[in-house]
Amino acid sequence: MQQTLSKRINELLVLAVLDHGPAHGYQIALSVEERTGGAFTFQHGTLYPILHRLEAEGRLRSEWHGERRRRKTYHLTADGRADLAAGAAELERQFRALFGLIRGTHAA
Amino acid sequence: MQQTLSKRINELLVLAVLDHGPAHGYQIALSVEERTGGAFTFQHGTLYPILHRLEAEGRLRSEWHGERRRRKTYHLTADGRADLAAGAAELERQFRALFGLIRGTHAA
DNA sequence: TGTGATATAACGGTAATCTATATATTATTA
DNA sequence: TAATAATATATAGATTACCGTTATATCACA
Repeated sequence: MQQTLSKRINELLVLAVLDHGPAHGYQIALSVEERTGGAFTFQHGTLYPILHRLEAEGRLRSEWHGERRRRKTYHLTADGRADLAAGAAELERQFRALFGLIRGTHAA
Repeated sequence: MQQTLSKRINELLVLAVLDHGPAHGYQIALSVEERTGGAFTFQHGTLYPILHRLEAEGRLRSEWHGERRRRKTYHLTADGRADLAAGAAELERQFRALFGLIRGTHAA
């Protein structure tokens, strides 16, 4: 089964935010919305499973912080950083292809 | 339920191909692959339901051709053409936002 | 004290794609 | 000529991913 583009984009949004520095889940959701001018948002029912999956696959690591108020801070691993670079390049290739098709010469 | 980006992109691929001229399903799949340099492909189990949905929603129309060898040729409606233009603009906005985030100033 | 914001987690429903299968014609090649 | 591959459409069934919701808990503010 090949993964969908949406799934890949959601992963890259998370990885890209964490490339700016460690953050916990709630912060990541806010950052994605702020830094994309609202073009992308995460429902928390969407974000947390993604974080868990990325950590299970070794692209993120996390530590718990706070004695009473629990916060799990995520940061990129070397694998995560490499995956972000590869994913961004691949995605850019796809976008050029897509917009090339859309903007291509029209029949009459 | 908000639709995923993948679904929207798949729709736009179909609409964009048909903006170059009418085509039947099998041709659309080949065109998408050729015109995107292989960056996008359609499984036929994915494509045909999309064509049926777009036609049911009035963004495409079709006619049957051929007596023995059956071919259903699709063409854009005015709605489909307008949707393609709107979708392309919205998608471009999202991509600029995504790449802005990825390429933004890094911590450290 | 209660409401809203902060914070994480997981269940269940829905929707979309993929895999596979079915059917049929046409072209190629062994 | 027989088999195979390409052309062509359609759909059922399995998988998967997202979203809505609920649960739990802390903190700030009125």
